[in-house]
Amino acid sequence: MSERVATGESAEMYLKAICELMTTDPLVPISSLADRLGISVVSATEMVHRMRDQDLLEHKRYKGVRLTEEGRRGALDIIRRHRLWERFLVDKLKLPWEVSHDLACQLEHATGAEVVEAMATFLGEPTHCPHGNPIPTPDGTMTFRPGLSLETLKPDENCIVLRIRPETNAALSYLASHGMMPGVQVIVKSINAFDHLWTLEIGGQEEILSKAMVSRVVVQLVDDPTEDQEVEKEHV
Amino acid sequence: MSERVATGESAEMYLKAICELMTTDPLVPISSLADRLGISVVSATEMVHRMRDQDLLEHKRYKGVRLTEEGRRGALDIIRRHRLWERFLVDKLKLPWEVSHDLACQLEHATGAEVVEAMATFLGEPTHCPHGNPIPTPDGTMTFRPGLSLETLKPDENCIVLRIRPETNAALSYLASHGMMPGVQVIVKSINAFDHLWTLEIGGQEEILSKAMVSRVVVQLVDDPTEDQEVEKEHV
DNA sequence: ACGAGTTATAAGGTTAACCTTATAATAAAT
DNA sequence: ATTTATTATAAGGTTAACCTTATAACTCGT
Ligand SMILES: [Mn+2]
Ligand SMILES: [Mn+2]
Ligand SMILES: [Mn+2]
Ligand SMILES: [Mn+2]
Repeated sequence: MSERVATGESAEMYLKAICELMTTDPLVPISSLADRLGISVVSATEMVHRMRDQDLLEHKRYKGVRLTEEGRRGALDIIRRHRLWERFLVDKLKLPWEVSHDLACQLEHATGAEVVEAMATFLGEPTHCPHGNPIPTPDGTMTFRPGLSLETLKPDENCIVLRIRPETNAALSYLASHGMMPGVQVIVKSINAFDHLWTLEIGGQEEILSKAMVSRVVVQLVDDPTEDQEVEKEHV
Repeated sequence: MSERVATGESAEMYLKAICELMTTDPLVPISSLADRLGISVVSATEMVHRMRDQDLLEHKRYKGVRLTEEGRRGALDIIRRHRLWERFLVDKLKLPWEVSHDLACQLEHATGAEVVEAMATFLGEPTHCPHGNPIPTPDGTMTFRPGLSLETLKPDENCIVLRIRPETNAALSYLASHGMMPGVQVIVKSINAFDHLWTLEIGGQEEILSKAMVSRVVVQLVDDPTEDQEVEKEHV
């Protein structure tokens, strides 16, 4: 992941946020960015200008921002650090799934390439974070496991949770408390069109979630529910 | 180690520096503090006032500063975090001895009590950092292994290195390059009184070090050199 | 083609940590 | 007791990141 490109914790958080928002929107409105980072639009605009001057991003006026190649590499670098720390906190320190995200958000800014790469080796070069999201490689590649949003499913459909996205502490905690985590089997029981409530069977337990929460879950379909997870039968 | 007492990375570094300097001097002159932290005396004075207002330290005018009980606990908390991270970096990530200090100096500010205590458990509750210095306990105790400064020894005396102190990256790197590290056997060959150069046998190799460097090494005497380290023969 | 709503900029403030230069107060040594 | 060196304070600056309020520019749906 070479040398540190962005200076300061703030810039790193901007890079990460933009990168994540770009998966939805190729051109990220500064308002979304400000919203995500919990700062004012004016402040976000100032920061965007500073980062534009450093060639970390492009800004199309009245449209939004897009990372440059340099910005993209910086963003993936930070995301790699973040997700490796999450793995460490969960796998080695046995800290809870939901808190690992926020703790990693501190650590990600305090570690250079040497430590991160040593961490990756120590952890056995993991490919995904505890929430199912891919860990970018040192050369700047990030490949998502193909999947579809749980909100596209219909009643009686059966699936396995791949990942939660985007990751925020609040959402992770909430979903975790309902048993929703990668690897768990989910069956759609019913969908209420009026108040957008989904009744799901999550790992055998019946749970009710809002459409907003359901939309953050990416899953992999299981063709026949009676056939006991054919998808998982890949020879190791 | 309870709740975070100092706010900001800077205050944490001040606490740590004062605590370390207090082992030499019960009342630390602000000039020493400024020197150690590499900032101006005026800036250090400003910061000292801010910290005095937070009851982290007392300041005797024209004499120096001393940590309050609150400040002492904060300092030991940070030193604990620092030394546990050093152990992790060296033991688990196999990073070099000399660099671990600086890397830990970043990480120490990015970790709360939950992570640190989980780390301590993960590492098997180590009692000393890789440089031989004691790791404070969560309840705020720090006990040094009894030893004497290498500079108090006379020619032909034989000893085992206990620790390097104070820890700075430059000194650690330099000493490491001469084979000087905890556990190594050192024999004083000769001392040149004019230019204060010490000729030592460090782990079998003959090396020359300045008095300034020699004074940073704390050792444990080996009574009879021919008796092949009686001190090490403690039954495990 | 216009007006409502979004987006950008201008202007002025705040805070924490730093800086330098200059002056005042005090301690220590002669 | 006076000089010298150390220590403290005063005054004024800088930088990065934030803030609010107000105004200007633009987009888009009708
Ligand atoms: Mn972060
Ligand atoms: Mn994650
Ligand atoms: Mn530090
Ligand atoms: Mn150490």
